[in-house]
Order: sequence, then C-alpha cells, then structure tokens
Amino acid sequence: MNDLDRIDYKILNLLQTNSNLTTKELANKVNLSTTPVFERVKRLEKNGYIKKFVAVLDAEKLDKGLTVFCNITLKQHTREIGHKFVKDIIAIKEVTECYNVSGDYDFLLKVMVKDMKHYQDFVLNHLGEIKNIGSAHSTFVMGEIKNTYSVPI
Amino acid sequence: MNDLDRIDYKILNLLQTNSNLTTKELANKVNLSTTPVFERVKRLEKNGYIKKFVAVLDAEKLDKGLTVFCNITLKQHTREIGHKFVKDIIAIKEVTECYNVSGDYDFLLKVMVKDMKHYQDFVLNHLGEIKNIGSAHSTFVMGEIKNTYSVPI
DNA sequence: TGAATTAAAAGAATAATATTCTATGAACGA
DNA sequence: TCGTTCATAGAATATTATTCTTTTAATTCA
Repeated sequence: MNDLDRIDYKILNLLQTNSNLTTKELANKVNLSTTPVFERVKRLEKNGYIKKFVAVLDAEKLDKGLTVFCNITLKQHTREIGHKFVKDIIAIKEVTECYNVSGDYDFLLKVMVKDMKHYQDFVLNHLGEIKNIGSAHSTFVMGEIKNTYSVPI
Repeated sequence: MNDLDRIDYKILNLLQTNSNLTTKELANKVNLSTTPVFERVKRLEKNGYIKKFVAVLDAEKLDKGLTVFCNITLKQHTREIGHKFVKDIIAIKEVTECYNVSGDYDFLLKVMVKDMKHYQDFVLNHLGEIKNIGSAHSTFVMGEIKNTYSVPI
C-alpha cells in the first residue's frame, strides 16, 4: 500500500507547501533529473497520495475573517436523522468542515463568516432550519496561531 | 481593498477547487480569452487574495488517519507564558492547526496522527513537555462529513 | 452628444515547461 | 557471468505560460 521512499516523501512535503514548483525545481531539490520526478508526481497522483491541487485563499481579504467551531448534538440518533443532518450540513456553504466526533457532542463544524452579525444569521437561518438539533455550542476563534494546510509527514 | 468582480470570484472558486486548470481552461469557463484570465490570476496572487498553491494529500494513505481536536487551558495567562506556549506548539509537527479561542478553553489544536497509540505518544511526549498547560481535553474525529479546503465565497 | 481617454480584452508571437521517447547504468537473480 | 528489471538521464516534442501588439469597449469630460 504505502510504498513510498524518502524522495517521494520529500516531493510530497514540497508540493503540499508550494505546488507551483516546476518539475525542474523539484528535481533540483531532490537531486534527480526531471523525468523521474515527473513520473513520481504522476504516480503519487494516480495512487491517491495526492488528492488534488488547490489555491489557498486569504479568508480575511475575502470577508470571511470570523471562524467559529460549532459543537452540535442531535436530539435523537437514528440513522435517518443522522443522514438528514449530514445532507443538510453539506449544503451549507459557510460550513467548511464537519466531523462526527466523540465526547459530549455529536458533530463539530468549522464555520467561516464575515463577522458576528453574519454568524448570527448563520445560526438563525441555517442551523435554525435544520431539524433535530438538540444543542449547539459555539467556540469563537480569536487568533490563528498555526495553520499548515498540510498533513504532517 | 476588495475590488473583485464576478469573474474574479468565479476564478477564485475554480482555483480553490482545482488549481491544475490551465489558463485556457479557466478562460473557457469564464468566457474570456487567456490573456485577461492570466492577468487576473496574477493580480489575485499579487494582491494577496491567493496566498499560495498547494497539493492536498490523503492523510489516511499517509498513515495520519486519526484527527483529534485538543482543547487546552493554560495555568496562567501572562504574556510570556502565552508566547512560550505558542512557540512550543508551532514546533510540533503533528499540530496542523492551532487557534486562540473563546470559551472554557484557551487554545484549540487540530492534531493529526496515525492512530490512538501515536496520539498517546503525542500527549505524553509533546504536550507533556510543554510547561503551564492547565488542562487538555481531547475530542476524537470518528468520521469526516465534509472538508472543503476552501473559503466559502 | 460626441470626441478623447482609459481600461480591458483579443489575437499573435515567444519563452518556458510539461510530457514523451529512447538509451544508459546499476541492482538482482539464475 | 550473463541476462533481466528498474530507475534514471538526456534529448525531442507537445503544451502551456507569458509577453507584446492591436482592437474593442467603456468612461470621462467638453
């Protein structure tokens, strides 16, 4: 399954920091010629180690400067209600991440909005519309200390 | 500040989903020729709307399949202790995100590790080494419902 | 309203890079 | 030792990025 060597890991680490590196630049950094590097990257994509390439945007500049972690419990835990909740959540643009979690709550949502007024709107008009939510507890991000956008390898 | 038109937003949305699109492909999707699209992307980078381009890796395949949200309080809240904590946290590879948050805890960490054994190791050998941690409360991710890797625009 | 000015876009030309192809050399097993 | 396999290097080609020039559209101001 995981048949990667040290060079593959180095390539992955470089690309998850900056995917604008050319094959030639990558090749220099791992001390190979362009061909093997090109083939390694293609193989890493094909085998699913690289899921996709994306642009990372500046949330602040795009008026989504407020991040809130929203902990949610469901009233009941039947399969139907769970599925319905998941379906509804996926449809809400402001929810950028959603996890089924252990502990006091059932789901943890990461929500990105412009400001507190918009978060209020999110809670009232989006969460409020979803049935079977038992409770919602919001944790507001005051400062971002670290955000790697990467997998620690 | 934010002087983007509808086409800029469309380009940003396309690129934060797939930055492998060529200028020509982007141009087709927004009904322009390659030149203005090329210039728009460069402008979006230059003005900071696009922070960087990265590869998104598959955590599971890279043996980092366990994600844990770790809530932390500090024993004291002096500036020195806070700075020291931040410095220590940034140095820990497994902590992929860290936020200063409101509520019962001071910091929220997203931690990515292989499995529970490695998380135990993280708590004992990494968190355990950091001074002035008052309490740590772990929330384990059992399932990923949604993960957009993008800003909702 | 209409000419002048500016900004944005199109199209063509060039430069750089990605991608493919062929050949070389090392590692391994018979 | 010989033949086989594999990864790499180097060269050739195809695509794409990037720049330059021209055209169009929009805006401003008389």
